[in-house]
Amino acid sequence: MEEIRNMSQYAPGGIEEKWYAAWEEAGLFGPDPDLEGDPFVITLPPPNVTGILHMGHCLGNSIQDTLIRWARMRGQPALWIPGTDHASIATEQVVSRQMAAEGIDKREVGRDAFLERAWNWKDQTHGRITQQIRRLGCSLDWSREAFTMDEARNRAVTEAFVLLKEKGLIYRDVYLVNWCPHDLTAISDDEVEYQEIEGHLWHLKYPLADGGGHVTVATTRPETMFGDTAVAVHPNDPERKQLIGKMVKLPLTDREIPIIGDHHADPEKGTGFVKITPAHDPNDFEVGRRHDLEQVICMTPAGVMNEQAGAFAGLGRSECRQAVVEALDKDGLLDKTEKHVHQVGHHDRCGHVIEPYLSRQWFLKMDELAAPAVKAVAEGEIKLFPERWVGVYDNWMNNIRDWCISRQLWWGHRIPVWYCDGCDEEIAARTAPAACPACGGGKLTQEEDVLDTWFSSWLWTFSPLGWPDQTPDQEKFHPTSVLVTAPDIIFFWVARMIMASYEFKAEKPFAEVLFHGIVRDDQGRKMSKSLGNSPDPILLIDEYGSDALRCSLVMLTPTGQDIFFSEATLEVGRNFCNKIFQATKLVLGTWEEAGLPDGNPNDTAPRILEIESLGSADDWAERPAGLFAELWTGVFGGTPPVELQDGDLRLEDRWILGRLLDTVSGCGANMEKRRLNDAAYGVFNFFRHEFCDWYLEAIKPRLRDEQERGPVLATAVLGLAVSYKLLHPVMPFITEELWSWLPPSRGFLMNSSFPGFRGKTPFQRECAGFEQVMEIVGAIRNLRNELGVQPGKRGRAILRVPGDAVAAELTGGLALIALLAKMEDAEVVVGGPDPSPAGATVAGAVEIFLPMEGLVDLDKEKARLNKELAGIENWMKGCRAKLANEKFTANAPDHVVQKQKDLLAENETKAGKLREMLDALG
RNA sequence: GGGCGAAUAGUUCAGUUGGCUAGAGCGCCUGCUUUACACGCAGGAAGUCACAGGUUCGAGUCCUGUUUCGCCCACCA
Repeated sequence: MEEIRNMSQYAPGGIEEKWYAAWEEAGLFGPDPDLEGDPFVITLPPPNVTGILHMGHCLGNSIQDTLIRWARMRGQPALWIPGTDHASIATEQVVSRQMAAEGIDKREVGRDAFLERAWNWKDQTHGRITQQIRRLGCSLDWSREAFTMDEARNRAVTEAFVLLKEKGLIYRDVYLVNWCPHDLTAISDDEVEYQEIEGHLWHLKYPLADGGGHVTVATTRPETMFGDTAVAVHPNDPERKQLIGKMVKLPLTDREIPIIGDHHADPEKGTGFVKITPAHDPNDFEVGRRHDLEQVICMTPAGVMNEQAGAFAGLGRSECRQAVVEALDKDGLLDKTEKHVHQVGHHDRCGHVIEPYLSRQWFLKMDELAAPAVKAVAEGEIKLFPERWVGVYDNWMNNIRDWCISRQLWWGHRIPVWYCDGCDEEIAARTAPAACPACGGGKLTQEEDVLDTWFSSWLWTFSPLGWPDQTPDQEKFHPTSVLVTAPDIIFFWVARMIMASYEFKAEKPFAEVLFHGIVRDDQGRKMSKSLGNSPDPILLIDEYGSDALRCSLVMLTPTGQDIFFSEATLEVGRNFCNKIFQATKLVLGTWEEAGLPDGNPNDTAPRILEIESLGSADDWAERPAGLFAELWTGVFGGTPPVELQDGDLRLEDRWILGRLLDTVSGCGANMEKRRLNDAAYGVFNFFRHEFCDWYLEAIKPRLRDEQERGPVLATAVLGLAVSYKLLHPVMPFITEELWSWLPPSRGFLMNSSFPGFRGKTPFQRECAGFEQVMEIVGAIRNLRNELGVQPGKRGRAILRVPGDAVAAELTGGLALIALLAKMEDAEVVVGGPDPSPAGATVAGAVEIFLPMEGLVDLDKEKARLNKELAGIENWMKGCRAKLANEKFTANAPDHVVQKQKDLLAENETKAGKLREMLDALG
């Protein structure tokens, strides 16, 4: 410790790792079994097990850890469950790519060999991501860690599937799904990302079979014409409806297809004729079903034209597009080509253009599941912050579509359905059935497909607690308290978790959802690998410290708003860490010099500290030293190092105690409101500007005085300790470290009390008094600066007041004023002539004169005072007009009117004094 | 096409139920090796609160419209 104490600047290296290990070893990450009261539970949104930590994780995890640590210190059994996600497609892609780089085709080696490799990869990367999360300081209960594809979670997924299947909510159908020709799997609607593409609209002529001319269809995808099975016009289209029933010759083929009437065709759009390709377009699919059209598939799953395309077979879909257009043009069947901007779906994982593709998939019916989930949010049983997301949620839930849950992948939960070779029976079962229940046949084949990743994550509030088994954890910790996540997965995950919980647990999954912003770069762009604008958080932690990163993220993150991140923002956190460190060094250095006792080793502080229960503001005024000692006991467990008398608590001590309790109160209120940034910012401001800039400066002479330093050290150490407590949820490492330095501290800060205060702030009179000191000091500093007084030149400050009462109020602060304004001394006079020559200014009812022989430039001084006077007069003009307005005095609340009157009086006095000063200058 | 969000100092953002002589960090200017801290201290400059109307005694805040930027949703050929 000695070594750290001697650091000239705070360097977090080593300290952070040390405390994380110490907390873990002490078993502080799990819920404290001795605590009663409502548990506070969060399940960590599981990061991709093969991924690495990014800034988004840092923000979300910092918020969660802040909440968890706060709740833990408040005395609730706090549980934060870690876990990782198998991330089906993402992981399969990575592993396939690795294999491809070695020249291995995954389809050649087969499912089992591929999975073995994937599991190995998972085992390697799992340690990396969890290690990174530890670096952040997250107080997760690692003994309860879960993985979406581990044994227990497998059972949960199977159970969920079978229950839904038995209920008839899961069905299998041949349907047009979003197909990724690159990854060769179906994906859900939500995994499709639409991008605006500048394409073309080709007008193609389809000759009528009877030779009487042609119809012109407009399309963005001519290559799908080989799958056309009709041309549609609107049934009420006056100009075209008479063609319904006729046949057209499909160019480049020998097929004839009918012209049908369907309202899908809009007479106002395109040419009024639409080619219908039921196997390759979602709208056409619907049209095809309505008219019982044949579904002609003209591509392979990989997006290559098949035999339906005749001479074009074997071409890729985009090559074929060019070729078809050229061929039609040659035949005179290309009417025209227009530029056309439209939205094209891409796979959000690999970026390839989605192909609507006809295939047999598994679906989950959603409307029945959605109903209770919509109700829960509408009725406020689950609260969303910020509230505006309720609208987005409702809109999606009310238009919910069935969820395609099967994926043609290997890395995932294999669908627990077996097909009987004998009778085609479909058996959904929790374990592999021995024989077919229908025909008794013993030859059963399991479904090849796996489930969508989100089919395991939607169980995430209860599967980590042991569901479907009846576990004590489930009873105790479900529903969970808060879900913290970014809003971009509100549909993928949040909405589905709500549905799953009501379906399987018949209760809500969490009481509230806290949506935080997305971390962007300093130009507002999303962080992405391809842009290379995503910093590695671990490198940032190495350089700035985890506390700095957490502090900056939490403090600078307005609720739910995206944040623009640049490394400069980390300096705020880092500098603040150093500030706390330096202040501690100053106070403890003096403590050691003074040789104060460390306190009794057996002292134990209460686990919960509600400061208002110690006494009221009046009690504080009456016996401040007694209550101070009680507060000390509440914080440290023992008694103060010296016996304090009421008189030991001076103006500045009482002021800082008042401010401290006010900060405790504001911090708690903001935490309750989930305004984490305000909570952190309030403590930051208190500590930096009030505690360091004013209080520590004010007590320096007393710290050097052997007679006086005992009592003032007690106040300073208490101020440090309470500040650490308030800051600990956001900056766990440095606060734990510095807490351990405080001689009277016992045990870990992490599971000590988080002070609460809901009472009326004590020492209001002293607070006002100190604020007057601050104002006068500010005025003198300003004056000195404007006059260009040498910093080393001290001299006397004369404070002229109108009467004895004001003078009496001031006397107690004179020494402080002289100290803080760097004057030789300060003196109060009642009335009397202007000292001259002197620089002069006004602070409230106090006129301030700095007699400065030869220093004052008369003209400059006059100009300065005139400028100030003009500003005040201008303001007073407006204020008088306002007060003269009867409507204002009649309508505005009394306190507002009174405030205006007070301000006016104050400014009038000040203006009067400024005029007198000007007169005195001649 | 529909919805949501943002617009306040050079910049990044606070500003909660209307009471504001509009704040903070960074940056800028001036001064300071004051025995915790230059990752610091003190002082200062800097704003038509996007625009136009309206409600009100009073609008950064509420209402209507407009502009610009961003995001989400939607099957438009």
